[in-house]
Amino acid sequence: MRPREFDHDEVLRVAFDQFWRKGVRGTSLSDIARDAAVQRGSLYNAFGSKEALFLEAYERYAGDYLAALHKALAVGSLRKRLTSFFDLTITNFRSGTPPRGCPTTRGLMELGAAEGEGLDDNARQAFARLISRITAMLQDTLVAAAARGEFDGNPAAAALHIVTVTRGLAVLERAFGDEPQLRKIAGHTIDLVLGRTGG
Amino acid sequence: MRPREFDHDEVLRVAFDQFWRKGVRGTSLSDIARDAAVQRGSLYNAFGSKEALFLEAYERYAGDYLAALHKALAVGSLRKRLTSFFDLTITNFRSGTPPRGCPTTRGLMELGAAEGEGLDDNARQAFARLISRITAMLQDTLVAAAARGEFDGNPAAAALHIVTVTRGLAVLERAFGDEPQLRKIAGHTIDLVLGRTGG
DNA sequence: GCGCATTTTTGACGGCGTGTCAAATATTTT
DNA sequence: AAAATATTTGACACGCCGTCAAAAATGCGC
Repeated sequence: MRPREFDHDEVLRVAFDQFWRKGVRGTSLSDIARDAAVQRGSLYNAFGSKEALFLEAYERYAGDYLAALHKALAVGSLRKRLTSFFDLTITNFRSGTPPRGCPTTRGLMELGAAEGEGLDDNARQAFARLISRITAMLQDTLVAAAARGEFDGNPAAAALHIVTVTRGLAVLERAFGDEPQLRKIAGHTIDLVLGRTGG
Repeated sequence: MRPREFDHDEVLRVAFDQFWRKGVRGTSLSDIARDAAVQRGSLYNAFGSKEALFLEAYERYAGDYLAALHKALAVGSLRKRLTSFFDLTITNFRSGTPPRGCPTTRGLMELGAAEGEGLDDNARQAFARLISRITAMLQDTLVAAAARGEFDGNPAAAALHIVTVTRGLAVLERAFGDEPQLRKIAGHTIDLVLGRTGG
């Protein structure tokens, strides 16, 4: 056997960086090959296709991101947890120069076809899976808060609402690029979910 | 002068139908040319570029959509108005077979680059403009409702919140394709905005 | 230590996309 | 009828995806 001449993980990092900055369709394998100092054909040999490469790179990102969210949701009052959650979310959207937006939301809308009827259904499932995991984490957080008497609404509905807002924030970020606005919306959402009086 | 051999509006309709179903990047001018029975070069001559063609087609859509929203927000109690608003929004996302999603949100995330730093900045501005108009309409509705004593929150913040949720719904639609879920989230949002007690 | 099997690398190809250009075509106006 | 003008048409250059066979480099069995 002949050994690989490049570092698998390094390529994944380079690839995801490009996908994040320029979108999946906007990034060519030639771009990645150039930046990673790898021949284009080698990428096909190692990963199979552009979509497969993206998927592997994305899963790495998703794991890291979930871990960070988990940490953010683990400490303090419910209000503090949700504030940390939104902070992390928005900071993630606004990271990079220029800001890169939310890779999940961008990928989801970019790869188009909805549930089932799509050629890139693997990617769609990966995006959906991350959103589901985030929703579940939020719900757990709310259930725990309810047990402590910090929350009295419907945890499932509230978690879904919050996650919907984060997806909306990702869209507004692309539309206006107005970070203070995003933070204002986040704050307002927390107030609504906690009930204007509670807190 | 030589007259055009094709119907300008007909091409716009065909083009937007394809853009909506397959995304901007996923639709080729060859596709549009075939469906519209027009030569590809004629499209370049008449519209200049793919982006310009999309823009013109999108503006037509945006106008129609705004008019429909305006109607939906014009009658009944505030709760009824918001319900009609979300109904129309979700129905729009779920129209077509298979459902086509939200063209604004899809386009916004697809054409990538955020505010300023983008090659397709005209398109981004068009998307942002529609979102701003929707927000303004919601705000007007809430201000009017407040004057009638049907609402007592911050109209600007609430309008922004609602519009954020609609963008989030567009994303979740792509992720899960679960229409009942979307309607549940919409209902929950209305409850939150109106205050769980108010009606 | 040496040859062989196996894997990776490399370069070329076909197909499709965008956008441009000049030549051909069809009207309107003079 | 002829000139002016705009549209249509087909060919071209360039970039990207994915495939393929040939070349190169290593590990393994002897």
